[in-house]
Amino acid sequence: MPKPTLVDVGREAGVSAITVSRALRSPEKVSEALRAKVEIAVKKLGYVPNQSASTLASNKSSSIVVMVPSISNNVFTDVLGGISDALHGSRFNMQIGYTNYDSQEEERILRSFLNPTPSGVIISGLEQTDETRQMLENAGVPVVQIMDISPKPIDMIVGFSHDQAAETATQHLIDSGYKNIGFIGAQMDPRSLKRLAGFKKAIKDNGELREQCIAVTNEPSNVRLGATLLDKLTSQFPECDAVFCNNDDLSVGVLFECQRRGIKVPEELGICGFNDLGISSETVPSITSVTTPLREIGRLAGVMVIGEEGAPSTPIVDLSYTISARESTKRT
Amino acid sequence: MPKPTLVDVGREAGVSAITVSRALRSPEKVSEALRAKVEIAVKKLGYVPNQSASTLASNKSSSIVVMVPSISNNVFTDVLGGISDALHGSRFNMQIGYTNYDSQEEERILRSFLNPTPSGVIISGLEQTDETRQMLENAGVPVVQIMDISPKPIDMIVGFSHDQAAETATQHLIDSGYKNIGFIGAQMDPRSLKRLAGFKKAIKDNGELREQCIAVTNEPSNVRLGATLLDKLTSQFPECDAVFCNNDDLSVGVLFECQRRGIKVPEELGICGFNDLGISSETVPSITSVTTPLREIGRLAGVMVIGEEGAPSTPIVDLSYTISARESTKRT
DNA sequence: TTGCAAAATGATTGCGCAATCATTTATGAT
DNA sequence: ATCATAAATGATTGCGCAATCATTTTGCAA
Repeated sequence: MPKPTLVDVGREAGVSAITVSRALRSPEKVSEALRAKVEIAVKKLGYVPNQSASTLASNKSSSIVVMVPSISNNVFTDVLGGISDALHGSRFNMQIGYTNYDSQEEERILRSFLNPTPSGVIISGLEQTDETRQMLENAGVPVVQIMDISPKPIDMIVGFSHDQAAETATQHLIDSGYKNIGFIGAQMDPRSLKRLAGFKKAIKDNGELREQCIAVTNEPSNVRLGATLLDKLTSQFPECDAVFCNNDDLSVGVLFECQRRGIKVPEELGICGFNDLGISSETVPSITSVTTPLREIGRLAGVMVIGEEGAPSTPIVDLSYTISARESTKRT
Repeated sequence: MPKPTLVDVGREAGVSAITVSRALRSPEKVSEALRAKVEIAVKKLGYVPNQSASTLASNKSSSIVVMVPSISNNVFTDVLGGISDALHGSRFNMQIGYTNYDSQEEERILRSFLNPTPSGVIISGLEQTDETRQMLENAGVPVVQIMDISPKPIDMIVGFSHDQAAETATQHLIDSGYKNIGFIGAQMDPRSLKRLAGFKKAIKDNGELREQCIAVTNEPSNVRLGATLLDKLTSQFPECDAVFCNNDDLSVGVLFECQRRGIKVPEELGICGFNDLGISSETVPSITSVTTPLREIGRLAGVMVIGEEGAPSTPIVDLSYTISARESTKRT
């Protein structure tokens, strides 16, 4: 037997096809008795809606478009997991676009994803091109920006302040007694630059900021790069006694390089990472990191974009962060 | 102006709509002059095909369905990256399903993804239910199984032998002089069980296999679990002088636990991991691992499923593996 | 040149659904 | 009881494309 259509379900339930359609997609508009009849008929026939037909007729798809910079960065796989959780069981599916940290590419991909109009958009960061913002506003769908925080989102936003997180983390290093703190960063996207700004602020508030305490690169982050950048940092800033790293890949790489070079952590060098991706708590010594609510950001963004109950009442959600102080900054 | 349709392009090019359709999706069936005219008109109007309409009319979507067990396991993010590379620039897009290591869930998801019929399916492993295999055969689309190898794939397959890889790795430990080798495993999916079988074979071929040399769990793998399982292993198998780990999370966790307990690696304990996920080469000491061509598996699967030029001529592709011998097994 | 197969192009139709507008039925105020 | 209004349900139509079949043009052997 061929796949049942709305007409088949309608015949089974003794109503018209369009009524079945309504019973399924806006149940509050039909009577309770009808809704029940339709439900039984749907179950009996094993009816599954045809997304393409629905999309074609309404010019609106059931996809939630998710734009992230990279698939291989664990930060975003955590976020995607949260979104996936939120969408699970709903009638929405996820359409993922990888921008490769490029606003122009983001615009290009988003343009193709906006036809037909999706049911919602989740997009990383605040740095969309003017055209992208324009497109999103014109689309007339819910938009949730994630990973950062701003008083003026395109529509909704859920994230935390990277400036503040980095400032707090740097202050933790200062409070731990470190005097010459360096910054190591890779993949310097806008959020990383904010972390650098927060770092600088904390340093300036407690003394003098010297340019040589910063070692960054635009290469994608990985563990080895942590070692490379530590080399760079210690050669240009020999008195360095602590480093704040852009992310956990780098902090782990720094720790390993210290082990290779016989630098004692935390006595001779304090280390703090960012995002607390799971390995930081396991290394020997364990590494202090900024714990960020990645999965929860994804989950909330998902809930907000589909307007499910349980969604926050405000369009701006700051989920904050915590400093997980561990052995790598525990100077006794 | 509204979005241009095939009719608009046809008017612009002075031909009928259906001819434009043909010029775009099977250019070999139209004359060269026509193809050129259509191309110009498409560019001029900025025509973008409407996927929904195409899918509805043909009952066939332009999606490549990809079924993987988990999103958070880096093994699969690497594979997905490879598939993404292969599909980039083609007219196909990726639709990802997460089975959570459950064949029934896989069957359920795949059933929903098979309507409308996708252009191809990439699916992890060999352990599909009978119903799943049946569905895939009936669908009449290219199917590529990945991550494992078998002489009798559903359609095509690209991967490597987990038995052999584990056997070779275990033999490497034996050849390095270790006498009492243990096995540590988490997330014991079918491929992990094959690795265990390969391990057992190597041990038996060189002496006696004792049950207490195996410590496994079905929990999802993570670094901490490596430590937990090492504890279990050393308590039930105190004479253990080397461990082969199911994957790199565990081997890294084992190394860290050794550092905590003051066990010297590689002298007192040799360690070998699996998949070589990037951190193994960076730890101190660096950890021996089985390097597997994850990204290439994904890329080839993508090329094979869309039948692009450059695809292998045989439906069975064994990409093999290499043992990356590092400090963690270098007993002098 | 003629004839005929093959190649190229066109006309019609329907995929399954939801937007729109039309109609019927229920509700409630007077 | 009457009417106005709202709620519930139905009929028609078109979204943009490709399958199918029909027609025209081309190539080329005899």
